[in-house]
Amino acid sequence: MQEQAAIRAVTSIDVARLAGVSQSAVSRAFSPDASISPRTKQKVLAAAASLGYRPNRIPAIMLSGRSYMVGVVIGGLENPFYATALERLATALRERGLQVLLMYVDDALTLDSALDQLLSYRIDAVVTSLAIGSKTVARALSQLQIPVVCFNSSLVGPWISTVNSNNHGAGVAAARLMVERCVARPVWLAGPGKNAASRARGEGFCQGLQEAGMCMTGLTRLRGDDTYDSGYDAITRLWKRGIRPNGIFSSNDMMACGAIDALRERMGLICPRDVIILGYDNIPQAGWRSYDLTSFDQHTDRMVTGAMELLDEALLAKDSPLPRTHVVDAQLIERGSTTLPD
Amino acid sequence: MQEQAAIRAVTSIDVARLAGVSQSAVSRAFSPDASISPRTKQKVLAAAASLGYRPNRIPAIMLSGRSYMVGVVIGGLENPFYATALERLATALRERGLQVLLMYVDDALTLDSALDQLLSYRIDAVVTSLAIGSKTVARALSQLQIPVVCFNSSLVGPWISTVNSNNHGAGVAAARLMVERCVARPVWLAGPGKNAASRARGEGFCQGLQEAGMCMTGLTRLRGDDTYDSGYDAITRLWKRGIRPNGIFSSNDMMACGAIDALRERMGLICPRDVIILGYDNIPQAGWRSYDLTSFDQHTDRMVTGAMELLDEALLAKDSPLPRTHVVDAQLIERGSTTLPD
DNA sequence: TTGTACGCGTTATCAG
DNA sequence: CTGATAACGCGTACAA
Repeated sequence: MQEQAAIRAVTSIDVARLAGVSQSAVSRAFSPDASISPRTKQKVLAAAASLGYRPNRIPAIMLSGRSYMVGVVIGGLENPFYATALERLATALRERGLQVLLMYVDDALTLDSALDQLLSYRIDAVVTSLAIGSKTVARALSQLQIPVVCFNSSLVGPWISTVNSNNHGAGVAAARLMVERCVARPVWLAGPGKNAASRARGEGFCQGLQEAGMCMTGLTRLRGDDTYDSGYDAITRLWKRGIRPNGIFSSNDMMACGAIDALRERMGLICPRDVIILGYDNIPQAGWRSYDLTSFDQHTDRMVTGAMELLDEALLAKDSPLPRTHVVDAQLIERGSTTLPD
Repeated sequence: MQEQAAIRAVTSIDVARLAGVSQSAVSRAFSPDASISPRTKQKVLAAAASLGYRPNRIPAIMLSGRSYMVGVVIGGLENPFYATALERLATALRERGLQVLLMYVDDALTLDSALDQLLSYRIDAVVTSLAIGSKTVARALSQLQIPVVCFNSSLVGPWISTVNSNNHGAGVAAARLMVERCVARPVWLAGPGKNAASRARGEGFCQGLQEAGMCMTGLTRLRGDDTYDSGYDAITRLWKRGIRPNGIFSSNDMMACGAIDALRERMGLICPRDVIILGYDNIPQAGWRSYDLTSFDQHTDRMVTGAMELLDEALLAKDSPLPRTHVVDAQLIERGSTTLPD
């Protein structure tokens, strides 16, 4: 925070003076559908250009109560999936004339003070892809009294809408594929317990296996933290326990990549010859030749579109908008990691 | 853009009324070093809490001319390096009490209108990691009349400061390592021509090879666009030309990963047995076991710290600040892709 | 220490 | 179509 001798910016008054018109005329020249004669508009625009004037939106925020800024709360950018999500989100918001006030959050701890700062800028809404879903966070978000749109979260409460990937359905589909491939020793590689999406994927997977008549005692459950290393380590633990899996469903692609490498280096198991693997997110690395990983694509585009619809709806609502949920089916992208051996 | 029945927010007037004090007292209660009695402050804070009042920074922007928002212009988030850079940048800015107004830019074309929108929010400065460096962009940024801090760009002009990785030095170091490993058929895998950082790396590499007495006719140059696929394709072209390299320096890690996979799949060349490879950026995937890629780490932390220093300096300057440049040495992280065969 | 009054730059309203 | 005027919510001299 520095003190600064603010260089006085060019104002509409300056332009008005130069153009020989009133301040209102200047305002009208920059308002899309204001009633102004072409000649006046021309004069104003010329004067504005010569002075380097740009309309200042700050006073407009005071008057309208709308800042056209949306707080985007995000974390885990080291996961390419979230990086892509942010990219799409930022683009979609800009296309709607909304600015992105970014709040990067490592852990839930910093969230509270972060939100406070955001709020003082009078953002119109919050969009978040935070995977965490504690009651505390939900309450904090509800208290903002502005629309909140979540990605893949289990947060519920007034003002909060959600766009979810069909995590449960994808889990079931993964189970069916395992059964079809005659996987006798399946493994579920879970993400952090507080990640609602991961839980739903795991539940769907179990349900799918059970529906196929598989006994749950045959299912090995491992836990990671959504990182490559944690996937590698989880498989290493399996190796030490002397378990050789022949089918793995990983809660995300990064862990799946770690698993593939550990299977090869630790156990000498080659994918898909000895073990088939499915991931989630369809990150670019899943398509890299060394991994060639079958994965569920969340269709980030559709999820972002869904989020924008929920956002529009919430912004139009006069009062606390109805909490709504939008579910997008994930699409199985089959690659080499689940190819049947000849 | 929606019309909205703005729910009138709680203002300092409301708090003042409830607390039975003046509006200025409320203002003082929220100003760190204002002269106010503990008792009054207490009363105000209690009233504020009960009403859910939060100071509104928007009017403060009008009064001070400072918004404490910084425009962050970034692109290429599909490259984990930029995702990390954004993460660090956002964190560093927040620690300084600066908000991030994010502008995601795919190509230079959208930059102009994007900057216009940012400017109307009266941002205090711009930080950008755009790899492009055209004169047009430089002029556009200079015209903003606010401090601009660039990452790895060759942009020069009034108001513009730059933090660069020592791209040229790293190129020289890469060449030395090649020579040391007796690489007879080196390959330079360049990024897009308009990427100044890539050019500097290539120039350093050539210079280093020449200094070691190598004839430049022995150097094969390939061009990619910084993506995995372009690295894969470049090596495929090499294969079709019947060239078998034994040392590759890639302008970034993603292309290097593509190269490693193409070398194996197309030519049956194994790294480092048949060919050694160096990348740049030290992205997480460089450490993944399937690639195990030696890479130059740009020390994003130090670059961000450097950027913050330049930013502070520029914000303190009363007038157009002096253009400055800060260079951070890259660190060679040696992994398996350059290990000497036994 | 506290309250009053003014101003920041723009848009909306109203009269001309 | 155009110009004058009020109003947005807060910070800050100034007076008490």
